[in-house]
Amino acid sequence: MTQDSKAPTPRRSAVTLNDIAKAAGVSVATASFVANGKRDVRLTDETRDRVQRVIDELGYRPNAMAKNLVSGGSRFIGLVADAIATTPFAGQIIHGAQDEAWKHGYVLLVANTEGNEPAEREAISMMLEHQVRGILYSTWFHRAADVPTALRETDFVMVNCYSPGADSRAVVPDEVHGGFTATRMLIDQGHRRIAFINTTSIAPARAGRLAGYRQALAEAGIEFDPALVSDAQPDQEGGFASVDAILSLGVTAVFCHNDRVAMGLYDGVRERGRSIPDDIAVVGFDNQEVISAHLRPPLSTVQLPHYELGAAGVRVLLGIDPSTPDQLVQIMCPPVERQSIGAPRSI
Amino acid sequence: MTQDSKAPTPRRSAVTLNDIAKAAGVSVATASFVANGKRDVRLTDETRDRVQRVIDELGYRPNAMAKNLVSGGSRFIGLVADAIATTPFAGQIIHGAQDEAWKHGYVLLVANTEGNEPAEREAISMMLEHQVRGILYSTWFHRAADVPTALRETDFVMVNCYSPGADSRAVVPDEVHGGFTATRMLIDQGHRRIAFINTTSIAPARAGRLAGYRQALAEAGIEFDPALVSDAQPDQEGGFASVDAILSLGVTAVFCHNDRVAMGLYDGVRERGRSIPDDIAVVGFDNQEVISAHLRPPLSTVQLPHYELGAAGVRVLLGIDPSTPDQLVQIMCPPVERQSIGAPRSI
DNA sequence: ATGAAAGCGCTAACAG
DNA sequence: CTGTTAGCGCTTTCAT
Repeated sequence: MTQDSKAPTPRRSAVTLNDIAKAAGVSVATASFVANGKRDVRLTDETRDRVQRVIDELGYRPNAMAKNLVSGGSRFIGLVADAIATTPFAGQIIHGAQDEAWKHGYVLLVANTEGNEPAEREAISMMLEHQVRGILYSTWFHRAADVPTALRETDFVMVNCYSPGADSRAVVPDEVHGGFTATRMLIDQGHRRIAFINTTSIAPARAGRLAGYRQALAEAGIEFDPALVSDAQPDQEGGFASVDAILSLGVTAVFCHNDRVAMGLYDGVRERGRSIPDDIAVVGFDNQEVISAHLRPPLSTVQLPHYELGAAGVRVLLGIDPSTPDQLVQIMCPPVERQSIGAPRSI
Repeated sequence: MTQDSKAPTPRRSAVTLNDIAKAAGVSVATASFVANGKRDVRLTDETRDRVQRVIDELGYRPNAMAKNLVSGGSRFIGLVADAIATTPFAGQIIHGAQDEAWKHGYVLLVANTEGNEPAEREAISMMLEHQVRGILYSTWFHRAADVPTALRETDFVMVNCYSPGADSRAVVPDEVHGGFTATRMLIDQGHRRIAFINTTSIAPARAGRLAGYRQALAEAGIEFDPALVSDAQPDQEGGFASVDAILSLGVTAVFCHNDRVAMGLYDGVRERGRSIPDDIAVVGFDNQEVISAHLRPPLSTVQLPHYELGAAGVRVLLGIDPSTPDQLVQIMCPPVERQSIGAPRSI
């Protein structure tokens, strides 16, 4: 962050409390009282009205800087993200955080760091200097992350990431339950032989969703068959490349690591002359709407709760949602039913 | 925005300039000088070092609130968006704005309004109270928009929207040139009979891209044939629904209003047993990467420059990029070549 | 019922 | 070379 040499144009709000006081013929103290609607102070209705009228006429706006200075704190919550751009997801985290912050009278200060350490330090520093109430540290995909030391100078919560044993609060998606839900959607329609295209990337999503898959199988009394799970590159290309393997498994349904993989799978399945959901049912993960809602047929999937992650983040930051250090708060991944799941052929 | 009754936890930065001064045995003024690295003030190196050491040891952090109060301005730039969530695009605008703001020592204050008027007023109000340097007012798709009156209390620029005759500065994508570029990509490969699936939605994108299409045709000496342009719902479904019509046109290439339409078209074309780009070339618009980069074949398209829109927005706000009221600054939409365009069959 | 005054943390003259 | 002082706009006792 290079400070430009030229100072910011002084935009002093033309009218101050002092102006109001003068114009209304009262003291600043009195002006302050009515400006803040302090009802516990005794003022004549006459005075109150007169001052209020002046406030309206002059278009007075309180100076937040001054208020914050005297109160010693601010109404800011910082959000540092490692990749606002790379994905549609980060936007949802911001959105959720912003809505929830707003609800409690706070404003979001955002900083993008692109995973760049110095940028990150500077961002946190700047937030600290602005006396933020606390900081949300977020990543665009669920993963373990280190806690930048500067963060410890204020309250903070990790969002969509966590740091084991670092005495930090974190809110993350419940991958296990998500995997469970996806698999259940298939089982509920009568499927018993279900393939799982997992990801080659090493991340909580990989282990978690697999665990959920196995859990759902177990609960339904279906024996786990390792031959049915494979790893693929977590995108369309990975899904497409898996088609033949999947089709040769004699399976009636597939659980795809994410919607993009499902999209690739759709292509391949169609090319082999098979149809979804009649020949094979598929369920995705993420609920990346631009894709899932518009595939043919629309893809049933499980939602990665980014909005909720952001919102829950500020809630635990503000102490509204309880949470203790090193205990992850897990956010559910709800099912999104569309049309890619039917009953298995044989039924 | 409901202010919680409980005040924000006072997070006064433990150590102030005063503390530094006391600890170093100098006056606050001196402390201030070295803290700000003012080189034009003459201090003994000894003093400077001593104070600096104290600053480091105590972990002093300047209080931005106080600085801003005295300077009468702040280092904030506000960004109000009508839909951070609905689309991956808004994220890019934020990203661009944040990067550029940061570059000039400014910080982004973001507010999402979901198109809700009261929320919008409150957001602007809050920004004004924080003495923002200015406000970026942005929309998630390019359109005309009214200027909220409160905006006029500060510098502002419209981003991805504009308000004709409202004495406002605006930065928008150059739709005409974008349409021109897309069409040119096709023409350059030898196509002469090119269909255009436009959108049913009324927006600058519709008229602009059509104009660009015609312009490219004209420039290449190809006569415009109204029969080749149609309107479709601007998504996968719209594209898919257009397939038969397009295929019956005897055309060798199609320009789709956006990538989603192209995706729908891909599906239909494949179903009819035709192939892209061999039987028909296609070009999209937007460069929505999750889709365009992963279609089979990857889609050649034209990029909607959201990042640049955000960045340019702060540049005109800060007066770095010149701009006069009511003169739109147009941002180019660059071509993104992938593999959906080949030479026409007959050549 | 209202006003005077102190002070939040910092900067910028102006003295010495 | 360095310290004193006067605010920035606002809140909040404490007097009156």
